[in-house]
Order: sequence, then structure tokens, then C-alpha cells
Amino acid sequence: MKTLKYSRQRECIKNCLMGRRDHPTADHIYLSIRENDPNISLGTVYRNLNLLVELGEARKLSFGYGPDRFDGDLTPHYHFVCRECGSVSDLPLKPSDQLNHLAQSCCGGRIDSHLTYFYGVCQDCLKKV
Amino acid sequence: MKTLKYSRQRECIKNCLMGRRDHPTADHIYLSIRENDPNISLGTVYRNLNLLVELGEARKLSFGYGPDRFDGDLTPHYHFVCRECGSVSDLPLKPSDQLNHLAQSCCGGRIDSHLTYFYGVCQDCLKKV
DNA sequence: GTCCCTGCAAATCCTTTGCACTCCT
DNA sequence: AGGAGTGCAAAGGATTTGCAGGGAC
Repeated sequence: MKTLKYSRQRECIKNCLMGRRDHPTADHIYLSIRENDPNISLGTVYRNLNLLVELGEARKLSFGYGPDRFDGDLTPHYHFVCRECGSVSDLPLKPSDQLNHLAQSCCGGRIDSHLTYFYGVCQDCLKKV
Repeated sequence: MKTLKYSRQRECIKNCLMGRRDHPTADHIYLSIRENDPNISLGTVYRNLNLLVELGEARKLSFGYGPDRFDGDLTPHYHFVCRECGSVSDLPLKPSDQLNHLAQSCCGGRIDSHLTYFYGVCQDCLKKV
């Protein structure tokens, strides 16, 4: 286990991620932090986001298109992804513990996280068509 | 809506995907088809896999690391992903219709598919450590 | 003949990495 | 001092795309 040292950048990245509910990409976070700290680099943002994920302080979401997104909300919850506009939102839906237990009992291994994505067309995009 | 024309390559790709239960990457499929048809190109494989996904005849799975994987099994089911060895397996677990209905009622839009991933360490990798 | 599809290679997108330097501790 | 973290730019992996030729209809 390697020892962590404080870093201003990591602190910013963490705060930025925790302060938003919109599942930003690494680039979103980079651009946002750049406003106050024009010297931060995208590589640092990626490095620290991955570190946070490794430490279990954030999650990475992948949908099969576009860049990955990050989520600082660790409470178990589900996501809705709009195929039209790419928006990602949380579903106010209690995740089923039962599901985790069932999965646990039939996968034979150890489960340490669970992500569920619903894909479709969001309210706004439905209206547009 | 554009008209589809028959293509031997697409046929092969589809057959190859449907014939396996192992969630291959585009490259796996490419290599497999190459054995009988050494002239097929990786671009064609990607093009057709994406087309199949668009037509609803296959699904794309993304895990946040490594290349995307494809699944020709359209019946709703869940996946278990091993973080150690990267293996992906289906969980013999009845997906909950209820979940879809709940999600449908709270996302405000239209849901047309649903993917659930359980991440952890598989049986084999647990043994190794 | 028309237009879709292919192979090929180059381009693109996203992400990671090597290196010299800086900042914690 | 030591070593973890940074910025920068180049590399890397995965996927897409432009184009000229080939095949389906």
C-alpha cells in the first residue's frame, strides 16, 4: 500500500466532483477547475479521478459511447442514459438488496459493486421529435 | 431509413457473435472470422457490430476498462465482471420486470434497454490469491 | 447502373505514460 | 532528503472514417 500525500489538485478535483450531480467527464472537471487554476493538466485530472475510483471514493460510469463519466455519489443508485442527447441522470429508485444477494449467491465469487444503466430517450428529447 | 443489402461479411459476423456465449470484443470476432476469411478487415467488423447493435440484434457492453464487448444474447440478463482477470459471465438470475416498470415510471422518458453489471472477483481468481 | 458495402490506412477520440521538476512530509 | 504528485507532450489503445474499388439488386 503506498502512502498518499496531500495535493491541492486532488483536493480540487474531489471537491469539484462531489459538488456536482451531473456525472461529469474528466474533461468537464478539467475545464471547471481550469477556471480557478489555469495550470492544472488533464493528465492530473485523469490520474486523480482514477485514484479516487481505486480508493472507492468515486465511481466510473461507461456507456458504450462517448467518454467515461464520474460519479461522486457512492450511495447505490441506478442511472438513466439518454441515447439522443447523452444526458445521464440518477433514478430515484431504491436498489434492491435482494438483487445483490441473489447475484452474490450465483456468481460464485465476491461482488464489490453493482451498476445498473437504463437506456432510452429522455423526457426532453421525446418532446423534440 | 436506409435499405440494407446482403453482405457475406455481416452474415459471418452475426453468426460468429450468435454462436458464442463469451462476450467477445470486436477483435476476438475479427480474429475468429479471419481464420476462414483472411481478407476481412477490422473496420468492417466494427461497422457491422455497431449496425447490429443499432438494429437491436446485439448489445454492446462497456465496463470502464479494456475494449467494449458484444453480446448476441438479447434475453434480459445480468453480467458479472471480474476485476482481476477481466472475465465476463452471465448471471443465471431472473431480471426483475418490476425494476423496469419502476424505472420507466420515474425516468419520465422512454426506456428501451437495461444493463446491469456486477463487479467483483470471480471464483477462480479468489482461489489464486 | 446505382448505391451499399468492403478493405485499407489514416485519422480521431479518449486515456495513459515518461520525464524533468515541484511540493509535501 | 526522499519520494509522491505535477505539467507537459508524446504515446497508446480502441474505434471511426474517407476513399477507391467491388458486389448486391
